[in-house]
Amino acid sequence: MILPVDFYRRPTLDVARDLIGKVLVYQSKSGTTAGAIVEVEAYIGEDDPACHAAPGPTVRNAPLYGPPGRAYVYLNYGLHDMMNCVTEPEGQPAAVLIRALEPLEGLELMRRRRAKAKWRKGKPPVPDHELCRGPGNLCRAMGITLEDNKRPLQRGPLTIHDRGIAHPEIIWSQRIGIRVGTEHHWRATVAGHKCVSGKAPKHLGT
DNA sequence: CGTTCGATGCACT
DNA sequence: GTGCATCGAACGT
Repeated sequence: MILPVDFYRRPTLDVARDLIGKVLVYQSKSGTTAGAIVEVEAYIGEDDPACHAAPGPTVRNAPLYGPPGRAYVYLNYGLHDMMNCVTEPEGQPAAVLIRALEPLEGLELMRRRRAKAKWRKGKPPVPDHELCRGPGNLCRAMGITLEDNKRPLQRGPLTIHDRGIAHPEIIWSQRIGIRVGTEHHWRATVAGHKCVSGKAPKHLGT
């Protein structure tokens, strides 16, 4: 079942939590890829200094102020596309950044796409659990680009589905890779999952 | 282990 | 001109 707009028109932390275990699907000319979401971060409002809405409305962050249930894709460090889901009622700028997936379908296509990166030339193939590890890597593996910015997530090529995957153990920890707003624990990860990026947040049992 | 740093494009001031 | 919601390699301890 494809997640409806109402799923996204809710408090961003609830959406972030509920996106864990949902399946991101991208249908491209070269084939379909899909992966289960295992890591997300919430960016909430103009008062969140790490949120792109912090400076107020601009050309770039316009999608954050638009309707929920759409993609907000932007280019970071001139190299990496980042994919977010816009949340909250329209006019309240907030989004959930998709940071990592467990690859489910189209792994061969993912490997080919990852291998195309200049810094990957002449290196061994990317291991399966690293194909979609990290926001930049995941977009490259899935084929998500700036072209997908503002796209509704209820119809192709970019959709998010509930396939009934349950992840009882979710850990909330500090967002990573940012220089401000680190006080908020707005990063949700599946406990102990191999595909989660960065240092594994600590959890009971390991 | 840890930290530093280059690649690379564009919105923003 | 500055500074990134990164990645991965190259160093230092």
